[in-house]
Amino acid sequence: MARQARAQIDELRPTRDVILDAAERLFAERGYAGVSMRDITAETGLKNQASLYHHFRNKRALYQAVLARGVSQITTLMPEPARSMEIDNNIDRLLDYLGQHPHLARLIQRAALDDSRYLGSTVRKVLNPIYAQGRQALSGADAVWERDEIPHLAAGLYHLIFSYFANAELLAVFIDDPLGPAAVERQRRFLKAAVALLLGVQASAPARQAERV
Amino acid sequence: MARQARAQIDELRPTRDVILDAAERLFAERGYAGVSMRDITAETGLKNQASLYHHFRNKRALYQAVLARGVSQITTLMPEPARSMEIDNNIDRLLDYLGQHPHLARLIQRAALDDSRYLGSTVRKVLNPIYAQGRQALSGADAVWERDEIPHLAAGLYHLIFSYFANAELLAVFIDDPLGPAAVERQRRFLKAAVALLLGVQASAPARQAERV
Amino acid sequence: MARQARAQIDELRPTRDVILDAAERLFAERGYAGVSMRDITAETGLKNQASLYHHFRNKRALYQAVLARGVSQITTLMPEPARSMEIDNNIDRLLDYLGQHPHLARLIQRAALDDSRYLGSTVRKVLNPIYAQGRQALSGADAVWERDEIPHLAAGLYHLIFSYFANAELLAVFIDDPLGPAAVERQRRFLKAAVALLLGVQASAPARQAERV
Amino acid sequence: MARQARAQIDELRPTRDVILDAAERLFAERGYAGVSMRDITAETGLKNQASLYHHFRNKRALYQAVLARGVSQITTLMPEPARSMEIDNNIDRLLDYLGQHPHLARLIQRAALDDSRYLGSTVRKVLNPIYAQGRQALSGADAVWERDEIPHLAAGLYHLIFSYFANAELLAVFIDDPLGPAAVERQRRFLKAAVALLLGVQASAPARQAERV
DNA sequence: GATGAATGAGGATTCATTCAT
DNA sequence: AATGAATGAATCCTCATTCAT
Repeated sequence: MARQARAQIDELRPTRDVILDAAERLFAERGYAGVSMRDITAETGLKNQASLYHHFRNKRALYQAVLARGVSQITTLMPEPARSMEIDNNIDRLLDYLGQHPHLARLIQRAALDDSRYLGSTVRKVLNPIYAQGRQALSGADAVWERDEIPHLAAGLYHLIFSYFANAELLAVFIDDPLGPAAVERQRRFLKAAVALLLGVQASAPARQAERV
Repeated sequence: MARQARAQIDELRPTRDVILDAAERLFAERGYAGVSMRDITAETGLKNQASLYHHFRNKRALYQAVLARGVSQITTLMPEPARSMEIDNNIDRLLDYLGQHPHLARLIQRAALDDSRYLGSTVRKVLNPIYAQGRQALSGADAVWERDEIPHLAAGLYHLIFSYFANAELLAVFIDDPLGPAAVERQRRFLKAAVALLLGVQASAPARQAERV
Repeated sequence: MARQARAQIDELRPTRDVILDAAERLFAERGYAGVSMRDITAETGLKNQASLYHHFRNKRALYQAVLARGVSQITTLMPEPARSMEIDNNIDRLLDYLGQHPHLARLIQRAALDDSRYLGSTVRKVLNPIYAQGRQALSGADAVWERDEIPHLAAGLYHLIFSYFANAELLAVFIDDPLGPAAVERQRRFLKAAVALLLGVQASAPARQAERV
Repeated sequence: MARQARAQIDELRPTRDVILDAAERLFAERGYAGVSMRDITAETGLKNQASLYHHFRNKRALYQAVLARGVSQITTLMPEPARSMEIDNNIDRLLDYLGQHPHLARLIQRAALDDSRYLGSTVRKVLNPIYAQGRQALSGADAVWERDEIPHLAAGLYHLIFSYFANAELLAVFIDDPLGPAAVERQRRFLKAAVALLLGVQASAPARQAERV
C-alpha cells in the first residue's frame, strides 16, 4: 500500500479533518488498542497530544468519529437495490473505492472484530448500515436461495468483497502485488463472476465463456 | 457462544497449556495490543505475572505460541485435495470445529490484519499454511476459472468460511443467534451450495432443488 | 446547606464578580489544588477558560482575590472591642453571617492550613486581620487569664466559632442538620455560654440558669 | 515544625510503611489534591511511581490508609471517659502527641474539610471515631450544659484542641514559635483551664488563682 | 515452578496558560 | 470582553519485564 504523505497541519484543511485522516490510517493499520494518542498526534503534525482533546472528547470518541466517517463513505457506495443489471455497477464502485482506500476495509474489519465484547456496541451501531444495506439489496435473490439463507448470502458477499482488501498484505504470498492494478482487475473479474454464480444470473456465465475464448 | 469456564491453575493440565488457553481466548477477543500480561495472568488464575515469563520468553513469544497452536488446529482440518466428492467433507469438518471454537476464527482473522507492518512477518509465517493449503486444494477448479483467478478463488473461499464465525457477534443483528445450532446448520447449507456453485459442481444444484421440495 | 444557584453570566452582575462567586464556592469546597480553571469556567457559565485570564492574571491571583474578598467580609463583622456587653452582639453577627455563608468558614480554614509552606505567605497576609482583631478584642480579659495566655484564648475563641461551620458536614454525624436553624440556634446558645465562661463574665451564668427553669 | 528526615527506602522498615510515612507528611502539608504520586515517590526514595501501586491500589486507597493510620493513633490517645479527675490526663496525652506530630492535626483537619462533597464519605467513616469518642466522654457534663448542647460542646472541645496545632504556622503571627516547648506548655495551661471552666469543674479555678499568686 | 517487589517507559487525560481573532 | 485553538508540563495509572527469594 502506497505510504500516504503524512498529513500536515499547515495545510488549509481543518485540523479536525487532519486528525481524522491520521487516526483513520493508524487505527486501520494497528487497531484501536494498538494506536496511542501520541502516535496520532505525531502523524497529525500537531505538537501536543492535548490538541487532540480540543477536537475529540477522548480516544473512544475519536475512534467512533473515524469509524462513522469511514462507514458513511462505504454506505454511499452501495445505495442501489441489487437488480441484476446493476449489481456489476455496485461492485465496480466498491472495488474502485476500496482499491484506492484499502485501509478502509481494514478499519471496518477491525471494527467488526472488536465489537460488543470489547469496544461496546457503539461499533455495532455504526456498522449496521453496511450489513443491512447488503441484505436488503439481495431481497430478490430467492430464485436460488431460500428465504432464511438470504442473510447468510448477504454476509458472504460482504465478506467476499471486503476481506480481499483487508487482508491484501497477507495475500501477497500467492497473489503478486494484490493492490496493484492488475491484481485488482483480476479480483474484479473474479468477484463479478462469483456474484453472478451465487445470484443465479445466467447471463454472466456465457459472457465469461465468451471472454475465455 | 458458550462461555468457557475460566482456566484454572489447580486443574491437572500443565500450566503452560492453561496459559495458552487463557491467552488464546483473550487475544481472540481483544487482539494483541488489547491484552496485557496482567489480563492473561488473571484469566489464568496465576497470582503473579512473573510466572508467565517462566513459560514464555515474552508477550510476543506467547502470542506466537498461541497462534501456532491455533493455526495448526485449523490446518489439520483441511488437508485433503478438494476433489468434488470431498469438498463437502472438508467444509463439514471446518464448520464443526469453528462452530465450537469460534474464537479461533477471530484469532486468525485478527492475526491476518495485524500482519507485517504491525506485528512483523512472524504472523505471516504462521498463517501461510492456511491460505496455501486452500489454494492447492483448488488446483483442479480450472473448469470454471482461469488459472490466474484460482488464487482469488482460494482467498474468497477462505474468507467465506472464516468470516462468518469471526464476525458472528456482529451478524446477530440480522441472523438470530449466529452461533446456535440452527444458524450454523443454515450456514453449512449455504456454504456447501455456494461452494458448489463457485466450483461448478453441477451435482449439488439438483440436490438442492430436491431438498427444497 | 442551601444549594446556591449556579452563577450565571447572563445576569446583570459584572463578570468579574460572577467569577469570584463561582471560584469562592469551589475553592471553599475543594481547596486551591482541587479546583481547576476549567471547573471555575464551567461553574461561571463562561465558555472558555481564556476568559478568566481577562479578569485575573492567573489562578493564584484569582484565589487571592477570592480570599481577600471573603476575609474582608468577615473582618467587618468583628470590629468592636469585646466589652462584656457587646460580646454577644459580635457573636450574633458572626453566627448570622456564617450560618448563611458556611462555605466562607471552609474557605478561610483551608487558607489557614495551606499557608506558608504550600501557598506562600500571601495567605498569611490576608488572614492576619482576623486573628489580630480577635486578639485585640480580648485585651481586657486579664481578670481570668494571664497576659501570655491571651493569644491562646484568642485563637481558641476563633477556632471555636469558625470550625463549627467549616466542619458542619462532618458534624452531621451526631448533630442533626448542623446548618439548619435549630442547630445554629443551639450553637449560638452554646457559644455565648462558653464565651461567657471563658471570659469570666458572671452575669451570663445566672441568666442561663434562669433559662433552664 | 521540625523537618523530618526524608524516609529512606534502604532502611529496614517495610516499604509499605515508608510510603505511608512519606504520604502522611505530604498529605498533611498540602492536602489530597495538592500532592502528586510523583511527589510521594520522591519523598519515599523509591525510584518509580509504579512501585507505589504495588502497595496501594491507587491514590485514594493510599490516602485512606494514611488517614486510617493517623486517626487510629489519635483515638488510642483518648479512650477514657472524661471523669473530672482524668480529663487532665487525656489532655496531657493528646497535647504531648500532637506537639510532636503536629502534621497529624493538619492531616485530620484537612480530611474533615474534604469530606463528603469532595472526597466521598470514606473520610467520614474514618473520622467518626474521633468525634464520637469525644461526645461520649462528655456524657456526664450535664451539670452545666443541657443535653442537646453536649454535642456542640464535644465539637467545641475537639476544635479547641486540634486547631491550635493544625494552624500553628499561622498563629506564629502573634504566638512566638507556637510549636516550641514554651508555647505548647502555655497552650496546655490554657486548655486545661478552659476545659475546667467549660465543664464546670470548680476545683480548677481556685487552683489557678493560687497559681497566679 | 511460583511469587513479591521493583522499575523505566509509556498509556490516556487534564493542567494552567497564551495567542490570534 | 469573550472565544477557539494550541501547547508544554503534569496528572494518575498501566505496560512489559526483571530479579531475588
